[in-house]
Amino acid sequence: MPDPKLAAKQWDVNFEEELLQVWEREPGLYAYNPDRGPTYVIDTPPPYPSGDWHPGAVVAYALIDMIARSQRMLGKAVVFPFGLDRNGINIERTVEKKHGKRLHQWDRQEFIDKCREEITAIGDGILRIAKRMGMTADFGHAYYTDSDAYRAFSQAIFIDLFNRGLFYRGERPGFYCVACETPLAEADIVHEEVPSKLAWVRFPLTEGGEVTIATTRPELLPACRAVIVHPDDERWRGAAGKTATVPLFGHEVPVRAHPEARMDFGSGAAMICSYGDLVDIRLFRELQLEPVKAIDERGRMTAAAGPYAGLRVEPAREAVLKDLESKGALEKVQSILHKTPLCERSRTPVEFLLTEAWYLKQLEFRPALERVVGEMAFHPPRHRQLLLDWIASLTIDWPVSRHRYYHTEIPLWTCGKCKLVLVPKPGPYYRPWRDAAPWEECPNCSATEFVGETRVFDTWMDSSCSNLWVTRYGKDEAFFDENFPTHLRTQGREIVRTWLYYTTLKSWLVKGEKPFQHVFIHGLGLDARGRAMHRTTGNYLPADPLIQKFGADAIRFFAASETGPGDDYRISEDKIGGAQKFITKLWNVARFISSFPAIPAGKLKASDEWILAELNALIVECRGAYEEYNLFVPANRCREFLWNTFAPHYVEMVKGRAYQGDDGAVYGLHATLRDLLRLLAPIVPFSTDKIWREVYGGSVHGELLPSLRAGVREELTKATPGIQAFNSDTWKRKREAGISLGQPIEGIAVPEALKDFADDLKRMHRLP
RNA sequence: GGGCUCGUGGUCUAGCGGUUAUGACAUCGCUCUCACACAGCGAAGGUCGCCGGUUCGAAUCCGGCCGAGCCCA
Repeated sequence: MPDPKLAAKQWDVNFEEELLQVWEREPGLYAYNPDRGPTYVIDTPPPYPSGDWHPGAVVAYALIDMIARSQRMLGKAVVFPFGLDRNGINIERTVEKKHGKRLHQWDRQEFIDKCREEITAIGDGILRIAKRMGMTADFGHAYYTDSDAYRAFSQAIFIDLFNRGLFYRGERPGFYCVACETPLAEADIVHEEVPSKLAWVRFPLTEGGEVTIATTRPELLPACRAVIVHPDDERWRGAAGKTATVPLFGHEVPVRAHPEARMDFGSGAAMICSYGDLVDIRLFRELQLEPVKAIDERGRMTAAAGPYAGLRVEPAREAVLKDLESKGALEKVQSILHKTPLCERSRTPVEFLLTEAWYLKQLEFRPALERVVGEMAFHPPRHRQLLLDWIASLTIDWPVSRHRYYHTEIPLWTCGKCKLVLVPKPGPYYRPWRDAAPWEECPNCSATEFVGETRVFDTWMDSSCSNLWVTRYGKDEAFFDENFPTHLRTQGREIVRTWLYYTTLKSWLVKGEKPFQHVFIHGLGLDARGRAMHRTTGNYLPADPLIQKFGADAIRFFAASETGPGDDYRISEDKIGGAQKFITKLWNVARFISSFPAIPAGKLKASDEWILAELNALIVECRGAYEEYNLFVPANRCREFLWNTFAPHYVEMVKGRAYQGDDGAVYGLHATLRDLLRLLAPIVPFSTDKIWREVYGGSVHGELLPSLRAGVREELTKATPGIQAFNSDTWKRKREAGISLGQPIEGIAVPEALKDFADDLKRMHRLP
């Protein structure tokens, strides 16, 4: 056997590190180059830096990179930005915990400095892993949402929308997290089954008798303003219309019949308080009740709670229950599982408080947004519904103000005298809590004192501008016009209701158009048993050791081949190990082929044309799949082709000829390898490039995806099952006869249907 | 309670009106056959969630039910 050009006996994970350095020295390979073809912008999710990067996210970004690479190889000039979303409560909580000091106890500037220090340290970890995974994003121009430039950009868009009257200030009951001390939007809330106590509390009726209400929030008794029962509820038919006295607090409230009361929950009677949940809010409005603020922004009971004032919610609840018990007003306490709204970040139960906030109008735009969503192509299409469902379920406008520090400041000042709200010109980065107002005097009353807004934006206000940022909105009009709506948004299913929704809303408000032509939605990374992976659950597989053990290519191949587009994927070491075997197989086939010269063409025999026909079919399928962002099909089809057709059948059939220097066989081997490498390059960029460089020179990543080879008789693929069956049968008969595969065997004839392949088949099996 | 999505061997998956139901990982047995033992060959493993219907014929179409996940009440 001649010496193979691929010297190494097997694929080595360490080759990946070497290739990273090679790529580093060839920056033109992946850079945006408008001469290459039509510009193609991908809006990728800016990850939020945390301790270490969740393996599910690493896999997801690998998928996104495969899309970028495949579009590049389809001839697009790909703009593949990378950002880090560094604003937000996560890093604030990290700093709070580290120093044991709550946000509002800090000097604001000092706190901001600490956050910046901390986030910078962890952000670099993500960049390192992203590069190690072979991502080809434009790291040189990575954007940070907490940079002055990005915040100014976000503020400028706010100012524009503000001047168009799309924001308003409102004092209304809304979601509030007492741990984060800030109002929340609907998207910040998760619902979970939490073990709770359902208290049955007796309310005496003025007219005699009593009504027993069931509640999980007895501490809200002081804020109770009504009791409702269902009109059809036989149990409480007599109570409706009467007056009840609230135990412990003594005030009288009306008992009303209302369809909102759930007959099948608890006693069937419910108290209406300001505010326990959304139903309370709705009924207070409907029944025109006067709200009472029983809990304050720090999560403590107010003076309205009388003797319980100053207690936190939990202890207050216990105290109230104890007192109800001793007064004989407590009928019973049931343990139940109760769907409870929690703050997504702190996992604290959400309170409903009357607070002042800035709102962005959204409810009135729902029909338009639904239309816009209908105009975007979703991959997979079924995931469009996630966004439509979310839009349909919105009930309040978007509260965008937060009482936090490490976020983008709301760029507003208020006149100290006439209280007029003043908005500056878009452009600079404004910090109204510490900067002087950019005016000499109030345009309304000529006063010279201004009060800066101290609140900041919900972080989604910033990230919902990412598509405008990467298409250079307001900075490069020509580029923006060409690339908005942006070609592709890639993201996970879990942030459809936040990132995708808010981006759609913002873009529609800013440009009156859909933000994207295509939306690619991937599934969630779960553990091997299908559960979400959390550090706290003990099923967390850190990404770093996985990469060290299996390499980026194995993880990437796993990511592509494991599940179909949009489905969740279970991350298991077994499966990643299986992917690694595929790379070994590819390496070994390539190593064998590399021992023959790479010739431009040859005189084809039937077997050679047959494999080229199979190859054509593979190319059609893979190109089509890449065009619709499907990585699953190329990964699995290539594996199947290589492992079940090319290596065991074609390679074995033509080996003899190849050793004799037959140019048809040698050409068939090399043509197939070259195309296979290019088809696989987006998915396993390391191994394909290593092979390409050593066998053909240059980089496979400078190539385009292969095109159909003309002049090949497609009908030859019909012979494939016959060839496979004949070979399999011959192997089996040798084995049954105790003849080793290298030895001749008598009594086997090549079937008539395969007569074109007879020479190769006879040589392969040593038939007479 | 409502909506959406999904339901094929242990796990993932192909098939989408007629196949002995595909392949991969895992399991078991045999074999170093000159690219590869990180391999090859072979075996075991499935009532295609359940029940009806349409059809000569259903994993595949229709209806109902059950289960899972997500979202909303």
